Amino acid sequence: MAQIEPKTAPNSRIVAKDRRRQQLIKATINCIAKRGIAGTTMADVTQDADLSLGIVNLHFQSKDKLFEETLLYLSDEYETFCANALKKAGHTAAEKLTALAELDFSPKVCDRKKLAVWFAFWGEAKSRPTYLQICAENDRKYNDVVAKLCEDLVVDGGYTDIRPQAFAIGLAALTNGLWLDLLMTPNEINRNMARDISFDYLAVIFPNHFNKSNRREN
Amino acid sequence: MAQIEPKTAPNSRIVAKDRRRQQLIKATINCIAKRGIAGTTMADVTQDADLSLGIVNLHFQSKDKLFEETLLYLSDEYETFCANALKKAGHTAAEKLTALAELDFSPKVCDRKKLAVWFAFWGEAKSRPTYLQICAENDRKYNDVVAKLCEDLVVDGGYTDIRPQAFAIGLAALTNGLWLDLLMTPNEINRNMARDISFDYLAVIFPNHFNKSNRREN
DNA sequence: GAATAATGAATGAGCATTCATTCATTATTC
DNA sequence: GAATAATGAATGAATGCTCATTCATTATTC
Repeated sequence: MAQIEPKTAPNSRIVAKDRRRQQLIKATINCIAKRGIAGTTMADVTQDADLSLGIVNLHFQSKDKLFEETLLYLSDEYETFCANALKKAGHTAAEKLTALAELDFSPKVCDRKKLAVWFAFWGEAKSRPTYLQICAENDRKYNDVVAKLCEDLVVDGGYTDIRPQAFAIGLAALTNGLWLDLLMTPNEINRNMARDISFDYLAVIFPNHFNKSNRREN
Repeated sequence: MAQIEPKTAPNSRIVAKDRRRQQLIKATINCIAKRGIAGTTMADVTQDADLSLGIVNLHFQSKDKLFEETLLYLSDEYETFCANALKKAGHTAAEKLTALAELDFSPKVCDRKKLAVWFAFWGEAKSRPTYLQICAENDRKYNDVVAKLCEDLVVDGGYTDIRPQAFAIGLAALTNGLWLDLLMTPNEINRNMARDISFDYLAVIFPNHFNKSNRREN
């Protein structure tokens, strides 16, 4: 006889499940920032989340999957931040590029906890194809966006000798490198200094669109 | 009664010991590149070195110490490379800066195995004060050298609006970021492209001393 | 033959994962 | 709509495996 109903879970349960998963992912971010990937145990994560030991395996099957989902969560979050920043920004390429650069040194992206987790994953990526693939995809997306904006600036500003792909790679590299400095030597550099260095880079490459900052905030 | 002799080990033994330690450190580099920090075990390292399981504890006391010594080994090696590059280079600041930038994208510094190990340590540094301290010290040394060279260029080229400290931080950041790209997306960027991006950066900042490359090697 | 280096089986701590059980929520029946 | 059944989320003690470290033994060097 036919099944009476396809029987889908009630909405409230689905929402609760998602909340739980996110709660565990946030605990994982805390733990990786505090103890590193090598040092975080299931007990650490579940304690940070104020839940019981078995809960991760219930929601993510394994520690590996939890970590993978954490990396995906961070990737999605960053992508959303970018999309929102671009939406809010003015319609010119220069305004959009400014918005992205500001975002990269804003507190919601550029705090030591999150940076630590990014670098923890990057540090393991060479030996973890799954991480590598996710990170490569993140790179590609960011580069495509920036390269497009660069093309517009080149047309608009009449620049010669600028290769958009190379520029995009360079800007992303500079940003990542500055993040590393913020992570390693927070006493010698802060978000504002890093942002200024980034904008100075834009200014020397696109002098018709950006000015050297000369800001010296602390 | 007096000790018969201060009893120093014969020279050949000291040398042998050092060789063994270096052999184990090199095996550690191989393993971290292949399996990551979280994934390398004592068994992995000793097998890679074709030695017995207990040998690391004999020579380094613990796994932690082995890893720390590995980071110190890489740091010393890089410092030596820099010193040699500076010695070989011509006497002008521009030549010295060129030598350093070439070094950073030369095969002996910039191969994926070593880069993977650097990033593995950077990724764990936030949660490991010892790593953090060593890395911060590396940063400081490099920045001091580059900032000094920048000061000379500023005087020589009559540049205004260049802050040597900020420039040094920016150059190091760009290099580290390009290394990350080489590690993550080796199909989309190679050493030569990375070097060109780096030299283009020098060219836009010190136009009287460096030319835009326009090289497009593969 | 003393001193030192190297081996690898044995040990046990630490940890991911399992699963029987409890508990709260949702569905069904009368 | 009260009573009962079914679902599935959550717990945490128990399990068993992985791995760093130890150390008695063997090999090598001086």
